[in-house]
Amino acid sequence: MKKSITVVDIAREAGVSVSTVSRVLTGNAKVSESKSIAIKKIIEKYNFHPNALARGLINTKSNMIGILAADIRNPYYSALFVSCENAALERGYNLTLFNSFSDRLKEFELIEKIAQQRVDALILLGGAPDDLVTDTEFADKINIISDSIPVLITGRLDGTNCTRININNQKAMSLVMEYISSHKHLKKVAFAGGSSKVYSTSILRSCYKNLLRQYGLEYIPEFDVQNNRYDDDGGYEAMNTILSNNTVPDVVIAINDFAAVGVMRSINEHNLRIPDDISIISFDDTYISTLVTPHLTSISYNYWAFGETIIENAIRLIDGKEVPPELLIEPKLIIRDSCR
Amino acid sequence: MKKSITVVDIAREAGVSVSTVSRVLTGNAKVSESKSIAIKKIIEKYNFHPNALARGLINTKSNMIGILAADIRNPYYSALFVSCENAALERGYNLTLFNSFSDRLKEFELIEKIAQQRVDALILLGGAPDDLVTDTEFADKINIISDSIPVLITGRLDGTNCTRININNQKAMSLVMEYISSHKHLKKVAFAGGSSKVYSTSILRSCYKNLLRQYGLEYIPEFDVQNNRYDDDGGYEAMNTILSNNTVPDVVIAINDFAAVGVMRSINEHNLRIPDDISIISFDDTYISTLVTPHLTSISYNYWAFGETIIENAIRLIDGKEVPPELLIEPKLIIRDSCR
DNA sequence: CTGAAAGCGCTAACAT
DNA sequence: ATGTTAGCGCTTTCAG
Repeated sequence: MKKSITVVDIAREAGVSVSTVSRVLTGNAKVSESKSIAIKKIIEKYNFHPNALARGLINTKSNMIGILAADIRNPYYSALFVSCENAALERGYNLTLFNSFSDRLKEFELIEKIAQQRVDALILLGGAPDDLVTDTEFADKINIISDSIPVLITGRLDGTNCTRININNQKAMSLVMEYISSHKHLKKVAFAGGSSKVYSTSILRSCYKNLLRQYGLEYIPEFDVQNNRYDDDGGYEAMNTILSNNTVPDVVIAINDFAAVGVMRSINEHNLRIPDDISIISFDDTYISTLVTPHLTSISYNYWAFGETIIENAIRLIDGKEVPPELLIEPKLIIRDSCR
Repeated sequence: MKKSITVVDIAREAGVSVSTVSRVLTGNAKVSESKSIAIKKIIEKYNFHPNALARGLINTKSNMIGILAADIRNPYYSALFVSCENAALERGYNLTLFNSFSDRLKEFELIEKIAQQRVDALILLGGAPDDLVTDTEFADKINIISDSIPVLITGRLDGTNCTRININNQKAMSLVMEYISSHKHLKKVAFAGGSSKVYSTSILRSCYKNLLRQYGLEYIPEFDVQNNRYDDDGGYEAMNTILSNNTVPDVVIAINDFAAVGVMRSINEHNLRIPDDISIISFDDTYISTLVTPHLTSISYNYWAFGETIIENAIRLIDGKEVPPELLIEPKLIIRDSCR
């Protein structure tokens, strides 16, 4: 491990002062053509890169954005992270990623850690901001952090002034219901999985009930199974519950792709066919939706634009610009093979 | 955004010098009980945290480890990342993550960027080090980087002295073959997917051939389909090719879980049953293996230990300690329902 | 045990 | 256009 070379070394070899070197590095001031070229050559020669720490120290800016995600192993978050990364890189920012696994203690701990790292902004992807009713202790913590850096979240965090970037869930459910109602044979509509304590899910569920009425479809309580789960086994259980009734639904809305997979398993085990006997629509449109057979008709979010919106606004905030309190990501329905 | 408070502020309020404050911060020297308590109280009061940038600048150490992964959306990498994160956090390090999507240009660019960020070590998860024959230009680049920080990789990078952490692929394939040979009805063994240009795959494939012979099983060239792919459609195509022959294999080894899903799709479409007609064994044991029905019998790696080994050795290297040139992660076979 | 002071590598006034 | 200098916030000799 050899000692890394500094502006002083470059300056000495070029026979100029450090500030001249700094000037060609930043491009913030004029430097004579000849010196500039000479300096660049030496920089090249030694593969020199200015120390980001020193730079960060001087303008109290690290060019790092901290991301605290619920779980990067979930394709929803990894898709979002990747698009954030892309947007950040394009704008000269790096990302440092942490996972809370939705463990409140870990969230507190990591937020502390990230703030200490002197990131320029903090982004919370899921976790505590997913709660329908805000953990006030958590909100307090965020309020302390957001005194020094902007904090952006997906979800809500009442009592804070975090910028919220959310999926337009109303729109998402309307898309689903519009599609269902346009298929006259789809009468009995079930909804499987999710938790009433989760903000986005609660929106989805209330829209589900309202729209059902609006489209003249019956709301059947037995077909609305809320079991606090978002995984395949949760979908499986929910569907088993639904199918334990006397009647079979025409279509089931699964809270996400994972739940949809479980729903499919249950349907198959009941010797029913998809989509001939039961249609399925899911949320999130992760790669899971095309991994299964039949491919899932699913609500998609344009993760690309989603991440870009998050990062773009994080940087606006870093730069001291104004940003609306909430930004909505418009969903669309991707029609595949799971609906008849 | 209020100006963040510094050691100077703390020192002033405590009526001591900054060095005393620094001493209680680092714990590297004795401070009188009374002053120490007073200082800690003030630190607490203001929720003060030393600026990581300034700290990093002074000991030329950022406590950040850079990870360049091929694609975090792949469950193999996200599982690995999460375990790396856990191990790093436990040891006082943070991770900064980048994705190359196995694009060579992007890899060059990002490596540059990471090095500039003054990470204490660089970890390459897949990408260029996956190549069976090393890209010498890439190796050159890595050699420059590894002059200043340790570089660890999964895979190989000939002509560099990177520490390699790899899965024991020989062992992995023996486990598979041992299992197959212990089932007397499993005679015709197919292998689907993967690329001969990938280091790990080439090991797997040569072991497949050797062990077949060793166990007295026939190597059938038509059953060995190499198509440079690692996704479900790749598995699907490979299996279609295999099934285009006159005979049907008893068991197919899929290069990973994704390929296995495609293999299953193909088998189903041929109206064959799993595992009654054809058994399947896959590599990687990601969550995909329990998402599908039947659950996949799969080679698993203990991602937890995998990540821990990577980080542990990265830190050993950072601390100037010796580390063996290659470390092997021992696989095991998780038996589920895809084999008869 | 404590304080003064130097300096990590860089940038941005401030001179010239 | 270029050099000199003063820090950014912290740790660490070096004195005392």
